[in-house]
Amino acid sequence: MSTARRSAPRTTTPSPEAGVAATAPRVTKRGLERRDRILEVAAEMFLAHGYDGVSIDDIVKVVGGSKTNVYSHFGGKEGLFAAVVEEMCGDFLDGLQGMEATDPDPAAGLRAIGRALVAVLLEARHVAFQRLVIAESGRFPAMARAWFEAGPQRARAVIARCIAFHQQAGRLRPADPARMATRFHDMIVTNGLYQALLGTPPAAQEREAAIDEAVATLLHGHAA
Amino acid sequence: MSTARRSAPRTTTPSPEAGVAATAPRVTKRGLERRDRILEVAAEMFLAHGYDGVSIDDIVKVVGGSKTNVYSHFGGKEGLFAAVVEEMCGDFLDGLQGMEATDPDPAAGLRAIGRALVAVLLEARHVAFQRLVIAESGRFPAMARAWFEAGPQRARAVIARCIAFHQQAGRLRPADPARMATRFHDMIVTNGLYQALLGTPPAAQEREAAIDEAVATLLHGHAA
DNA sequence: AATATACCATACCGGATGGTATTAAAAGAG
DNA sequence: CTCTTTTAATACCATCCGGTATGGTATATT
Repeated sequence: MSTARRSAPRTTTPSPEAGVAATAPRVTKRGLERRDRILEVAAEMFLAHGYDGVSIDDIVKVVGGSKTNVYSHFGGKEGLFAAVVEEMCGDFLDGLQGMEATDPDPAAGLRAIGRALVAVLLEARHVAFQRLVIAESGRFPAMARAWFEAGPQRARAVIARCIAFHQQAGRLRPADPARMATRFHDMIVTNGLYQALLGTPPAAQEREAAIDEAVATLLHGHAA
Repeated sequence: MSTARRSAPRTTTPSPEAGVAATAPRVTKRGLERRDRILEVAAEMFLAHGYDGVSIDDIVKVVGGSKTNVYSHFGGKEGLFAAVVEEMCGDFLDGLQGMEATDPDPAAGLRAIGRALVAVLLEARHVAFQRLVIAESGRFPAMARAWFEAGPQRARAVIARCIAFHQQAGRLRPADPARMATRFHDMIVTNGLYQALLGTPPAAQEREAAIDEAVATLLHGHAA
């Protein structure tokens, strides 16, 4: 089912008398360190080789320690994978969150957000993450949903705030900022991400040009 | 490796004296039918369960016949997969190819192309195909490249032709039609495809709205 | 110090996988 | 009809996988 995310990871001892909460698992510093190290290694290996491309034994071989420990922390391979993705989801866009639109020129603000966003999304690590999430979106639908909210949707929210700011200042025509943000986000991100997924990420110059075009299109269109 | 795509599929008999082309494989009607049937079944199963989710035995169990035959036709699992994807690449956009822009209103032409394109790309079969290609783009880079050319690039070319037509009529400002087509294509396709990959494809009304917005943005922008 | 728990190392299990070998039946070519 | 090649059926191989069992060690709480 893959939905038992936080419920009962410690499956080794089924708790003698089920009824008295059965001794909460002991949390120690070493234990958390071990857990984090497993997550860390598993993340790198899943990113590099995909879900089916990595076995638990592969991970244990690198982490050290024993297989039992992986199972007691995460319940199994699916639990480990879910934990890995959950932790990575938020990491990429953290730097974007604080961006405020203060420049009176809408083009400048949109360009700044666009540059920051594209720079992060085209990092090799994020490209691998994107591939992983899409690849397993069928097997782990909840995970895919969570990624979408923590990734594209959050980026779009930042853009939407910028758009709303300029609308209130009368520099953009009134319209749903969230929907406008979606169009802008997609113009900026999609092609570069495709290229990167294919192994040929766009050069810096091409990235800039694409952002400039998207800004110009969003603001002025191409009608004669 | 995985580059010996068309070279030597018939690997069973290594040909006694390597020098006289060693009896070209006999091509019969039944043989081709068998081959096509394998491709057909393999395509459906790969789409449904992914590359690692389907074993050769699974495929043989459905197709009938024997494993040996799969290996003599395709050389192995990777060869079979490559053949499957290669054949599917072109199928989706065939209906789009002939679209000609004759309407004097640019918005009408772009909307028509957009509707046709989105309708195809959001079909469950294409969504599964997209997921499959992205998932295996790391393991099969050449396949991913071929998909990109036969898919997004071809769709963009159709859009670009429409744009160029209206530019020459003076209804759109001069600019690189291919690059404009990329922005428009990405605005139209990306979000809907994401939603579909997550299992919640957009309703018809939402699809229409997104296309209309993209057309309006491309033509007029949102500046006050 | 004693006890409970987390961790380590390793062996093991049932099952599945890609791929090969062998032998027999079917079908095309002359 | 005969000979050659393709297809079928099946058994087989080596390997790997997720997961469990076991038995012993480190660590933290009491």
